[in-house]
Amino acid sequence: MAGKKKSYHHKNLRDALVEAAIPILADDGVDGLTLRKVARVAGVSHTAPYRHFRDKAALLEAIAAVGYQHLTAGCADAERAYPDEPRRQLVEAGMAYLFFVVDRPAISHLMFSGALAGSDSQELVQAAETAVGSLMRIIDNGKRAGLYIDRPSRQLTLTALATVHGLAMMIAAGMIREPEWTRSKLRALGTIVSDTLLTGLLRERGEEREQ
Amino acid sequence: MAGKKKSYHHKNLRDALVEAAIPILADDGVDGLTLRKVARVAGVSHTAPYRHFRDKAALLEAIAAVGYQHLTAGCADAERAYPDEPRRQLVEAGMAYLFFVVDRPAISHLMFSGALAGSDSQELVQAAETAVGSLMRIIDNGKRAGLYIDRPSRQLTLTALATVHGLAMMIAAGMIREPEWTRSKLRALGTIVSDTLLTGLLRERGEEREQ
DNA sequence: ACCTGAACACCGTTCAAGT
DNA sequence: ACCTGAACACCGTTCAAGT
Repeated sequence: MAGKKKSYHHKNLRDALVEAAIPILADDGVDGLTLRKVARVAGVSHTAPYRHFRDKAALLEAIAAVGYQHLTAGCADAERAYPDEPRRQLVEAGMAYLFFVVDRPAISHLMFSGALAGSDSQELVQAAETAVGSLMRIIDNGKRAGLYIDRPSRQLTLTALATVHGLAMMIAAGMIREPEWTRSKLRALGTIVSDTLLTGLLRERGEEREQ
Repeated sequence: MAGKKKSYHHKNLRDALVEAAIPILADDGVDGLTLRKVARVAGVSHTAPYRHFRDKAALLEAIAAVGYQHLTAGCADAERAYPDEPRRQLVEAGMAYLFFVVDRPAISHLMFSGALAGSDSQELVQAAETAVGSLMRIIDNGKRAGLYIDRPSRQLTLTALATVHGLAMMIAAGMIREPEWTRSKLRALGTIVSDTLLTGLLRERGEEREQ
């Protein structure tokens, strides 16, 4: 993917470090990701990263932001692939989410573990908000088509996102175990859960809210 | 909470180490939890834990198992508190889940980050299964009362659990931000999401499943 | 402005040795 | 059987110094 360059000068070292970190993260996991290793792969001394990142956490934040961009892209793809089927857009965006987490457990771990919860990195917060916004777009498409119940988009988005995110996290954390999470197994499970979410748990639809 | 004892001999060191680890985890976070620190607090040398835990991961697994026991207890409490209201049992069990994650972010981080996903610790796997089982009991109570749609309990449980877990994780990971997550804010958000989950997203209930 | 090398305080883990 | 102390290879981070 990238050739070996002898040295990174000027200002591209920051990007080069993020680039170098991603395969290390995939191979060695989040605990195996080391500032010194990243620097070695990028071909600089182990103190050079400190010119571009305040500390290790700042590098991790930059990597996590890239992860959110992938989720955003997954929503955009689903929207484009099924232009007039907003329900399907939602389901496929959810499947893409599932696939992402299972395919890239290490970066998911980094993004969602809570280790970066205290971060106020503008880059990271904005990437996360953009991802949520791209799902809300899909919900809005459905709303325009009269697909969903009459609740604020944010509320519907939050519930749908919580469900798919929770399912993905449960798989990633090993709360639901399978010898191997093949694509078809993920699809089957995703279909069951999204069906139940869309239809609702209650047998009879009562008052809009009670207590 | 515990007096200082000069030395742990015999076989209670294992439990003492888990006990010692929990407040360290709460104070210093999962990255700040160090085998050497735990040993110091327990009053033994930093190599003593290796008599009782294969490595650091094994200690973390034992701590995570304790976390699952708390979730199980939360379900049991909700069941006991509202004996003839299975819907309320479900909602309150969900609230307890939310409170747990917000109150104890570090142990939640440990339990759900995926770092322990590869573990085949019998203790941990069983504690997690028990927790899921205790939620399924609550779903079964509702099924017996004719509350839910006619789907397998496991399917309903999975969807409900995914939703509450996902919401909790999104809060813990900072995907949903609030200056402070007070109990009433958590209740408001939990109510909105559980309402939507129970009622379903779709305006019209169509075929049970389509594609 | 950007990078290096030595240095510091800390890890997880192993191993010979003690009781 | 259970614990200790020294040792090893590794971290993140700081800082004076080089270009």
